[in-house]
Amino acid sequence: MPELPEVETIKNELAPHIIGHTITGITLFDERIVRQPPVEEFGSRLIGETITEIGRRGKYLLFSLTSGQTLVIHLKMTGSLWLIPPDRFTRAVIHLDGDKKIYFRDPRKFGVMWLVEDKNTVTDKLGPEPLEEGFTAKRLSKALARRTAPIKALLCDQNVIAGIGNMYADEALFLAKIHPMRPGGSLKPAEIKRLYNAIRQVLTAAINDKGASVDTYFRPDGQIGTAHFQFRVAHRRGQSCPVCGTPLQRIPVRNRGSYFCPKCQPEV
DNA sequence: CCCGGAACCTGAAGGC
DNA sequence: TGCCTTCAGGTTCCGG
Repeated sequence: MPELPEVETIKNELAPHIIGHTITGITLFDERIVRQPPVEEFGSRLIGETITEIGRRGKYLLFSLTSGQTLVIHLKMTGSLWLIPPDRFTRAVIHLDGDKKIYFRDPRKFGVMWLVEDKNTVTDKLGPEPLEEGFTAKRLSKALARRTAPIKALLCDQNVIAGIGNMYADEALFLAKIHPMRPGGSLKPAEIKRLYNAIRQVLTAAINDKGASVDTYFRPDGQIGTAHFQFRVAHRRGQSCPVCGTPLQRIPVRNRGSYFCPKCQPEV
């Protein structure tokens, strides 16, 4: 699942290949992949545009274009962007000059694209970027204050913090020794500080490992990332806690599988 | 505003 | 072997 480290890796590895290149055509194998504007306008407004910059906000990829428009891509659960032809799950192709292509692969068809005049119309509700300076333990504390929802759900809420999903929420909560069902507002200052540090540590390490290929995440050259080999609890069904050896538990939180150590992350 | 659950989607995996 | 059910989860929508 592409979360912040995966999207960041895709951005970094795509950039040197496509910045400065001009879009010459768009192929859509399923028009539902375009959320905005109407699909008839999408291609014509993109053709002739040159990609000047690639950014990331949360899990959104932002392709800046010469006209000032932004092509926004969200890979959702199973999307990936390839510089080489993938397989039958290609849902769209962005053709560039010099015979380059960006293939949008997405088995489950959740991924979407927008072409907008102002990228903020898509990303303005997102919470802070966890790896930027504006994100502080104090800000995390304020975001969690008086919230009764499980901390796991709040970490995955893009309006609270941008970019964290199921995998890295589990990893951060394990490092911080916090039970996923704890109400957000019940965390003590020391716990918030631990959680803050854990979030930054987990995301930074995963970026260094080029993301986690637990399911359908691939890098633009088709390679996998290796961050999942460092996972302590996430997706480790049936395995034991790497710290104390207790069998890991899996419980649903907001209908999402959540892995944790019942001994290292006690309920109270 | 806050919270929780359903819906979207389809391949993979497991049960019988 | 093959059919059927369940699981996976980011985001959005909806009801309370």
